[in-house]
Amino acid sequence: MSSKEQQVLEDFISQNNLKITRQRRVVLNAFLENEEHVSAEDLHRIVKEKESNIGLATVYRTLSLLTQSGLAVELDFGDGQKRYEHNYMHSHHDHMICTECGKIIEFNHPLIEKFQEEVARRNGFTITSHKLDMFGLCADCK
Amino acid sequence: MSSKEQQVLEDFISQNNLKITRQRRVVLNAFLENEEHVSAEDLHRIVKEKESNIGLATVYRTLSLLTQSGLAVELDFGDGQKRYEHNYMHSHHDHMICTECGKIIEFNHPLIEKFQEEVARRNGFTITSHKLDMFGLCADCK
DNA sequence: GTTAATGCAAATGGTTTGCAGGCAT
DNA sequence: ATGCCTGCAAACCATTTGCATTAAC
Repeated sequence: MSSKEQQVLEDFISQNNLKITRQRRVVLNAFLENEEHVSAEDLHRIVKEKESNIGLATVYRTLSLLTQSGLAVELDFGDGQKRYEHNYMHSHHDHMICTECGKIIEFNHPLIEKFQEEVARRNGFTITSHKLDMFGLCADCK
Repeated sequence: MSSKEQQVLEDFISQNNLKITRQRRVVLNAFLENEEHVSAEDLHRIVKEKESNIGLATVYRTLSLLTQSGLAVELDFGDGQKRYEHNYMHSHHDHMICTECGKIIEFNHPLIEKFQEEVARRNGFTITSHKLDMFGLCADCK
């Protein structure tokens, strides 16, 4: 399997004099094949089903590579562990997090973005990134 | 000194069969007198200038009390440590965080709030809380 | 063959907890 | 006197790092 994502990772790896290893392929594929917004431990659990002795440290190190190469984005919902979401050809969006079942709904509202820019400009502030998280109950949980 | 905030804390304390101690007063006052958005270590440093052997654990425990009693709000900007901001008679707002100097500008934009509600409704989602953080450079740092 | 990557275990750093003595009620 | 609170040190837990070995190049 040689997805576009695999190409992106391999390009990044060769541009930095790094090496393509079996473990990195396994972690990347597990990341791509599974649901968005996994934590490192989630991925480690998934990956160990195929390849029993991949270390947690390797998963962390690979996630860091995926983040640097632009394939993944680190999310922090303030619950003490980071999640990673897919980022390849995946445009900016914000999150609604169901505090009951953990479901994450992505959304984007162009006017919200526009007003953010406006508030920033009014304060002489230059935005480099932003995040909007809404916590509450999804339709299934209320 | 017997501010309204002190009253709020003491009410909370007596309603829960807890005790008013010298340390709790010192931490509360340091929290109130100092700039918003302190971390626990910040507060501990400040507090130790007045009262040299207050333990960090006490600061954490008191901050937890302040949060439960509604005087403080926990913030997590994803940099690995929590900050606490004043909450007494302090209405909802979001944050712009300067990644150069650490300055935090608070803002509120009613239309942003309104569109958040709209997006949530459209997805059958009920918001219980939300946060919007914008990272970038403040006017002084660009 | 050289150099980077791995797995493991130990280290880190912010936060929390257990405990014996101390203080508010 | 009772029982919450304190300071200290140890425990926690997600993440990172050091190191000897293994694998990519």
